[in-house]
Amino acid sequence: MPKAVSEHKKNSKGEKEPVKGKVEMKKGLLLDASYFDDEEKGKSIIKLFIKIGKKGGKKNAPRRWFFDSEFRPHFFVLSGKANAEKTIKELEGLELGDEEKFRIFRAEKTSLRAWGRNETNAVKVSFDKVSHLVQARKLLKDLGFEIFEYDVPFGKRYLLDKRLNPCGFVDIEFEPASNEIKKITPSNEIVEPMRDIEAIAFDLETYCGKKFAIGAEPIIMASMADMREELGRVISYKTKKVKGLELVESEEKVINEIEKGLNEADLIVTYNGDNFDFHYVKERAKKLGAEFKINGVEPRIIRKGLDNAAKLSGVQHIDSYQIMRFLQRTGAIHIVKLDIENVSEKVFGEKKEKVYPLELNEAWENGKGLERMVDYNLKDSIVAMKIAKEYLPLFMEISKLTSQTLFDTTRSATSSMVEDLLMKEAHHKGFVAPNKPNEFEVRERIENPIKGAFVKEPLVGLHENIAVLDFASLYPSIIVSHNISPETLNCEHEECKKNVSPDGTWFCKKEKGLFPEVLGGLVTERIKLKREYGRKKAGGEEAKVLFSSQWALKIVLNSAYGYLAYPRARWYSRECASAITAWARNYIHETIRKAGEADFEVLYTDTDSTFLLMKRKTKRDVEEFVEKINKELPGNMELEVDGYYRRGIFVTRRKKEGGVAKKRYALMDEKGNLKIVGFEYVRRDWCNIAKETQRTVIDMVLHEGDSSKAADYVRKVIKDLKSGKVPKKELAIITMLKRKVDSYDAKEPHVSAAKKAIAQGTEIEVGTILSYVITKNGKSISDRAELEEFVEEGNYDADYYIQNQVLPAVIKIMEELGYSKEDLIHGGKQTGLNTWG
DNA sequence: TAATTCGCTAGACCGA
DNA sequence: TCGGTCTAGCGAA
Repeated sequence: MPKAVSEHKKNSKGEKEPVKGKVEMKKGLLLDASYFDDEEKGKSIIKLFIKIGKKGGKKNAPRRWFFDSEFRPHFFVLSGKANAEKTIKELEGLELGDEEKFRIFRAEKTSLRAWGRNETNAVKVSFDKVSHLVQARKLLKDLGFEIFEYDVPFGKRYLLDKRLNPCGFVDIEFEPASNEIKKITPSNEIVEPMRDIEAIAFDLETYCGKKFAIGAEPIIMASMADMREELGRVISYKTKKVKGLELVESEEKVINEIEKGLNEADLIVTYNGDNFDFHYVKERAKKLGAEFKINGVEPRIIRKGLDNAAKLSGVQHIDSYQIMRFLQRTGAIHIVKLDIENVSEKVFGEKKEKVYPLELNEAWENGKGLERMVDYNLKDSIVAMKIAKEYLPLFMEISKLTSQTLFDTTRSATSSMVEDLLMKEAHHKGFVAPNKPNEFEVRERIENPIKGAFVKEPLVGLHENIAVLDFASLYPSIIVSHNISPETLNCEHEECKKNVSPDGTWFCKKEKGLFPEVLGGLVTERIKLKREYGRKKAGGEEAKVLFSSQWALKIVLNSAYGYLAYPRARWYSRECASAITAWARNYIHETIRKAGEADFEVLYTDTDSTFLLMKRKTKRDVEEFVEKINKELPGNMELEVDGYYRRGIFVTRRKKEGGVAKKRYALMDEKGNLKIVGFEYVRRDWCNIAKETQRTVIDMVLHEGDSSKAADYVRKVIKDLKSGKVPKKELAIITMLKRKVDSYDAKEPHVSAAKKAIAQGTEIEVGTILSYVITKNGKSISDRAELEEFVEEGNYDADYYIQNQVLPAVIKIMEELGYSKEDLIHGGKQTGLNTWG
């Protein structure tokens, strides 16, 4: 590999000799961190991929690998009761390894403390090679040493320890001859993607033949789009010459062109490139005896949990589909199916036509409709690029917080974001991180769930003038205000016992814990950012960065409680998580009590929000009440007015023992906007016609208080259904297939529909979003379920849709207005009932 | 395997 | 034909 490194001279201890040549200083954009094994020296060496240039440089700014051969892979050993020096002696005396013998490179005393122990001076044990570390961790464990942080990948270790921010600027001092890093520090300058980063998106179209395997059929078209979205290219071969299409000789040449284009980029963007495009082009290149290398190396398809990920060397692969999945998980977007057409429409408001594989085949073979295909192929790249551009600032901020590469942050779970941040800050606080739990511990944790939030049963019916109050970031603010952290739990100081949770655990008041320290910093920073954002004009580049920064903080803050209660977390703490929810329940109960004292009627509460009936009270009264509560709250806890609503409805439960349904209600604000919560309308597993009917009924009832109009509307929908003319699109029920079809115990409609489709040759795997219709053909509901695509228009069971979809969706609302099911089906009279008198 | 618990509801199945 | 129990999915916070 990099021959530059071998120019170093070593002294007898294998350490590098003082630099004689001059040291250069440069600013650059850090893209990737990794390592390689230098066999000659028997060392694992850190390498960083950096784009040189003060402001990231122009298009062809030089990008280079830099090396840090001083930084050693390491973990920590607890010295136990014996002192650190003795442990060090023992460790240094060890001869390790099976075939190839090796010794520890260095063992040194630190001032770090192991988690949950009083013993300080954990010993840092370094190795020449990562492979030595891997062997040693087992051997040392067997010898009875307690070891920590032994499973942190080397590149990640480097970023965390040096507190670098990938996809951010760094200042480097290095030897120009060897690119050896003498010093590297993060730089605060803001990265502006359009100016500082070169990104290119690409997308492949492949021939749809008999074989389905990756790489089995040829690539027939490929597109690329840059960040400005204007320089789009579409390349094909052996087909008609049309506008916007570049023709080359062969498939191999198409691959060459993509390779050439992509090698200009710092970031390569795809839509589902993790599972498809990179793997495909790699396989095709292999078949054709061609090369496909990015930055000199073939893409690697690695496993990330249950998913694949296409990893490049140095250059960062951003899969926009992974970005969308992350946004979906964190609740930032709500899109039924994350295909590129849906995303284009829902995120950017741009309709994108779907083209089917067979159309593509035909267009390519005989030129029919080829222009459409060219446009379709290019749009795929453009949309992928748009997503990346839109959300890159968010992930760059997350990278800054967690010191992880963009490749990792765009594919991370929120738990790993929290954990990476804690790993980074733990050493600062003088702690070695705790280890991940073993499977036994994980199971034990799962079997002991933590009691969660309190939800009050609401007052049923229609209500007017509602004030909604909210605790701002309830769980994080409890953590900070009560200093909740695994290491502050049940401390020895007598006076700290006053900081006792309703759960009986108490938390130290003398020393700030890791969680409150880190989260407190984030809360303060977020308030500052939000204030600054408010002052900036919307739409500008700066505003976008500010918004993304506070958003990144919000994501991490909101995940902190979940992390403490997450069975696989290093810093899992049942006591902490339990204390947080106990305090939260207490605060909401206190709010209810005090609201009663202040003569408000409490309509409903859930976790952190309180609904008050204002009756004759004014907004001023509500605000005074909030102020009073805030005076009594500790630390940075704060109750806020979320909003005022003119009308609202709560309904009884449909099943079981009755009672009023929690987590379902509809509100109308002062401007007449509806807020529908928990009802079928917001659920994807109900058909459109039921959802739309429900929304219309809620709208009519809350706006006009006119129940007879609503009843008429329902009757009309029933009539339409009976006529058999409702399009199947309105009848489709959408559900995700969460496991393999054979592994279900219960026979359910979506599983049954999936099985039938599979029998007809459709490819359906775990995670597929199924859209099915209940047809006329069969006995049970499951028997009658068929995937939408196989159902002919008009073939639907009207009775099912009336009885099991539309009526259930509206009946509980209509009942509040005095209607029965029969009234709606048979047109019972009930006229002119005006709810609002 | 990939943050948590609380809560609602459907549909299959079983026994009376 | 009913009510209870079970599995399953999804939303609220």
